[in-house]
Amino acid sequence: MVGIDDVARRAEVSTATVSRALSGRGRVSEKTRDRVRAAADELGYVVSAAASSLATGRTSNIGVLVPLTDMWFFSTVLSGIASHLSPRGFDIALYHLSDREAQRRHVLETSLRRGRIDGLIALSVKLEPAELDDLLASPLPVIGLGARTDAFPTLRIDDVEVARRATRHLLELGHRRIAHVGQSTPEDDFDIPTSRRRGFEAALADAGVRPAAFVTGADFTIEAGYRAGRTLLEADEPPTAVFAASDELAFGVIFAARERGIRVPEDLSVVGVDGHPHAEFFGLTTVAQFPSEQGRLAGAAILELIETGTAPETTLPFELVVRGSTGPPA
Amino acid sequence: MVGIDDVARRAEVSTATVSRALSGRGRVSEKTRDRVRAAADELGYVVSAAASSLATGRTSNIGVLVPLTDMWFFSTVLSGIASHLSPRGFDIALYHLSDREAQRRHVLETSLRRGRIDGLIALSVKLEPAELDDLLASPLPVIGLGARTDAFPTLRIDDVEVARRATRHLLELGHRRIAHVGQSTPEDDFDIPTSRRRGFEAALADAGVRPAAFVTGADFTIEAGYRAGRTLLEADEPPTAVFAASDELAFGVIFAARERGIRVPEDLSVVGVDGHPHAEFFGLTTVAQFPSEQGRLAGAAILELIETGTAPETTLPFELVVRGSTGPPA
DNA sequence: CTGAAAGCGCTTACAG
DNA sequence: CTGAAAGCGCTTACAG
Repeated sequence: MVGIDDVARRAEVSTATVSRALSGRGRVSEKTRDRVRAAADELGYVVSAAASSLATGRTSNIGVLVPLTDMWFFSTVLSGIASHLSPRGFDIALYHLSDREAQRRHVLETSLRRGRIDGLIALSVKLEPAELDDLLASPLPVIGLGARTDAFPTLRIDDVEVARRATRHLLELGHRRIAHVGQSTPEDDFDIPTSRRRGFEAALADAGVRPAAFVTGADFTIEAGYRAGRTLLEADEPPTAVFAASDELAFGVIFAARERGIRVPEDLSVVGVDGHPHAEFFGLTTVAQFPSEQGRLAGAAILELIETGTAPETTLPFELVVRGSTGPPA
Repeated sequence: MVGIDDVARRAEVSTATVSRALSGRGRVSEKTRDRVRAAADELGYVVSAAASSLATGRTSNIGVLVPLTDMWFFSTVLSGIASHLSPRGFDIALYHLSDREAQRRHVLETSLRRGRIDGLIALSVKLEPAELDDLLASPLPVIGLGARTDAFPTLRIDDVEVARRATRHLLELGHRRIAHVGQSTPEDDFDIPTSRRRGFEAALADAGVRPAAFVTGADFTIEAGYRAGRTLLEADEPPTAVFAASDELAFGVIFAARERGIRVPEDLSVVGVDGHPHAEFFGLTTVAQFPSEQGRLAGAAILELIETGTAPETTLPFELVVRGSTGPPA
C-alpha cells in the first residue's frame, strides 16, 4: 500500500505538508498543494482510515442500527441516508439488532463502542430501559428515526395523528364497524404500533363509535395481515372497514378478502400506512410517509448533532392518499 | 474513554499482557487472564477499532457493495450476511453503487481503499471493465454474489438454467405463444437479466418454438412489469404465457392482466424468478432462490478467502415452485 | 508466562 | 508556509 511517506517523497515535502494539503486543514501554498495532489493522484494514494482515525479521533463513519423487519421501509431509509452521507465523505456501518438478548447486548455493549463510528442513527428501534442506558453510557451521538424517546433527538411522523387521519377517512365515508390490525403491545406507550392503535381509538372515540375488533399480534408483514384478515372476516358480524397499521398488513387483509369473495371496497374498505410502492397496484388507500426523504433528513441530523452538539426534534410529514380500496359501506 | 492502560493498571499487569489476555493470542496464565478480563469488564473496556486495526492491519469489518435496486432481494441477502458475520465479530460496511459515474468512481477508487475493510462482497454488481480494474488494483479480497465474472470467486445460481426451468414448465403445460419480460442488454453476455433471456431462448429453441415477444427494457420492478404486461396484452395476438425475469416483474404483469379482465392462469400463465415473500399471495409460480442462505454463504466465503487466500466458485440451488398462476392454455 | 519498547500511518501543536 | 517530533491506542517480536 502506498503511504503518506511515498507521497511526501515524491512531492518533495514533509508528511505534515502532505496531510495539510490533502485534508485542506492548515495553510499550504497553492503551488505546494497542487504538487502534493499530483503526487497523490499519480501514486493512487488514499489516506488510511485507521491511522487517520487514531490520530484525529474522528472516523467519517456513521452507524445505522436497524431491526431485522420491514425490509422495504428500512432499505429505502438506508438509501436516503446514504444519499446524504456518501457525497459528504461518510461511510455507513450497518448494525442489525435481532430479538436475541445476547446478540443485542453484544451490539450495544461492544460493536457500537469500538470507536468505529462518529455517530449513530437508530431506526425504529425499540430498546429496553437497560439497553437504552447502555447506549447512553457511551459518548456516541445518536439520532432516532421513528420510535419516540426522550433519550436522544428523534425524527418521526406523529403516529397517533397518522392513525387518526386514516380512521377519520373511514368514518367520513360512513363506516361504523371498523376494525384495526396491528402489533400494539398494551404495556408500551412509546412504540409505533401502539401509537397507531391509540390514534385509531381516539378517532373513533371522537366520533362516538366503538371499535369493531382488534387484531394486535400482527407484525408488519403480508402474512400477518392475511391471517388477521381471515380472523376478522370469519366473524359473525365482520367489519365493513379495516385500518391496518402498515401497507403490508393491508395487502394481506386484501388477499384474505379476495379469497373469501369479499369485494374491496364494496364489502370491505381497507386503509394502510406507508406509501409502499406496491400500494398503487393494489389500489390501496394509505397514509404515505416518505422514507427516502426521512433517511436524508436523518443523515443531515446526525452530522449536525456531531458538529454542533445539538439537533432539533423533528416531526415528519405524511399524507393521506385515497385510492380504490376505500369507499362507502354497502 | 477507558483505554488499555486503565485495564493494565487495574489488573496490575502490562498492556502487552492485557492485549494477549483479551485477544486470546499468545500465552497468558489462566489466573492472569481472569484478572484481566475482570478488570476489563468492570471498566467496560472495549478495544479501539482504529488502534487495533492500525497495529494489526486487520479491521474485522467486511464491505458489502450493493446496487440501489431490488430492495427485497438485497436486504434479505444482507441479513443473511450479517447473520454469519456478526457472531464472528465482524462488522458490516455498506457501499451503495449508483448509476452516477462520479459516484461509482469515488466508491471504487477511494471509499473501498481507505483500508477500512478486510474484504468485500459484491452483490449482483455489474462493473465496467475499467471499474473492475480499479477494484482489482487493490489487494482487497472480493467475493461476488450473482453476476458472473472471472475477476474473483463468485456464488451464483445458474441463471440460464433457472430460465430454462421456468420456460420448460410453460412448454410442458402446452404453451406455444410465450413472451419474456426482462432487462437484458444484447451487448452484455454476463449479467443476470441477459442470462435469463438466453435460458428462455434456449428452452424454446430446444422445443422448436419461436418466442412470441420480448420486452427487454424492464428493470426488476412491479411498475416495469405492469408496463410490460400492458404492452404484451394489447398486442393483436397476445401471448398465452409470460416468463418474467423476476417476481416483481411478474406481479406487475398479473396486475396488468387483471386490469384488462384477462384471467390468470385461464387466459394467461405467468411465471417469475425469486421466491419473493409476496409470491405466495399472488399464487405466483416461480423459480425460488434463497437469498438469506446466499448471504450466509457469501459471508462464509469472504472469511475463507481472507483466511486461506482462495474460495471456491459456487453454484447455488434453485427450485421451481408451482402455484396457481400457471396452467394449460385455453 | 510476562514486560519494555518499537512500530502501525497518520495529524497537529510548536517552532521557525 | 513548512518541518521535526510527539502522540493517537493498540499489538507483537524480542528478551528474560
